[in-house]
Amino acid sequence: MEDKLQLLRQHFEEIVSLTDEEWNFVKSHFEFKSLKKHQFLIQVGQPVDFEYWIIKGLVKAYSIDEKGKEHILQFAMEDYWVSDHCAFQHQEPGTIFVDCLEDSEFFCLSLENREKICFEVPAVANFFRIKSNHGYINLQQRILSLLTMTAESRYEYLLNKLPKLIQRVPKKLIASYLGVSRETLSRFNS
Amino acid sequence: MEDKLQLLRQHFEEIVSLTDEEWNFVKSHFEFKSLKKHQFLIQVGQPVDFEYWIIKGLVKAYSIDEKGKEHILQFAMEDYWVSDHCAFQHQEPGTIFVDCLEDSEFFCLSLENREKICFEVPAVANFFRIKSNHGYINLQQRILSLLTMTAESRYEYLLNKLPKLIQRVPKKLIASYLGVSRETLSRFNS
DNA sequence: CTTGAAAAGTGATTTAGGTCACTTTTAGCT
DNA sequence: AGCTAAAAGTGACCTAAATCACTTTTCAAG
Repeated sequence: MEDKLQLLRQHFEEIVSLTDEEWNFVKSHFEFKSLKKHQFLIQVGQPVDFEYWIIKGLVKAYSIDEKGKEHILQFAMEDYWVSDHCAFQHQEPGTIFVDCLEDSEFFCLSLENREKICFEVPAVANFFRIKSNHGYINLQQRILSLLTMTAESRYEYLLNKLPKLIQRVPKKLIASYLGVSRETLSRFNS
Repeated sequence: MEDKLQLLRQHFEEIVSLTDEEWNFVKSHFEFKSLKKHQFLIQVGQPVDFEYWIIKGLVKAYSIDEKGKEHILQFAMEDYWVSDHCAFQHQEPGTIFVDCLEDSEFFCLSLENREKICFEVPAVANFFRIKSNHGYINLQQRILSLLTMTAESRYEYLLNKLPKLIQRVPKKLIASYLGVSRETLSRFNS
């Protein structure tokens, strides 16, 4: 477990510095969790008690519309954070599903603990501030891509940006992430 | 000016508490700026020296595609923050335009000053962390709406969520925000 | 008030992408 | 290795929304 916590520490220290003392305080606020492929991290209607840092594995966050169609909000793998941020923040029942596309391991942080370490250790507040800012920027770019680009160029763009992801994820899920039908995506390669 | 700074302080104190001493330190890092309708706050290719808190007025943030079509990333009015966050964060030339739909006033915060007050005053780091988190949640919901809803229901949703905005902004801009053509939007009301 | 420009509405046509139905390929399991 | 199920590919057809061209309405500035 220490080696896994060490990865998390490195993740923090890519952005801010922590003393050993601070880190020992911080790390005590995380819980470990491990799930197999197809198991759920978050489900619609269930409490969302944590946000998750992914030690290893791959998950998808998605919602299901009235017609039963899946719409993928996010893929998240090693070194990513994932949750139903909205439900988590407001401590409300989940509004999306998150499940594992591969066997995965997580460090779990509750809202209470997050606020605790943020207000206790300013560097942690800055860490999450900067992380959250990067996330915001990424989402803005995704919105722009949805507004300005055709389905095909969004696909090319993703191929460039996250080539690794494409290899780990079935194309029908990529299609659902891009907002395009499986069949249409399949006609792009050609 | 003091009354305007007081509004900004209230904006911070909706989320975190600041001592008078902290506030005096924080406020000294903002600059005031005033623009008329149609003037630009940010332009593609120009340096993005600040992020802006809007004291009063209304702006649109948008990009222009190869065909000259405008795609609106965000409307921002009183009490909102706006910038080209991506360019600002990386201190690169602007990638979007931001201009005023009404005469507007801003408090401007440079990257250097933002980092300074965040690392000097932990409450400020927490303020921006929490704000940024809210922003992230909003963008996630917008992405979901783009993936799951038809143009028409996105419009109805916006009518509900920001009725004030619709009254202040020409419909063709609303169309461009929703990712739909002006003509199509015009056929919805009926 | 008047007038010119921007905004909004509307019909006709086109098109990107969706849907449906079916086949082929690939990948896990025992 | 063999079998099942999921994934991917493909053709035919359909539809929501884009585009183009034009008219009507609204609004702001002299």
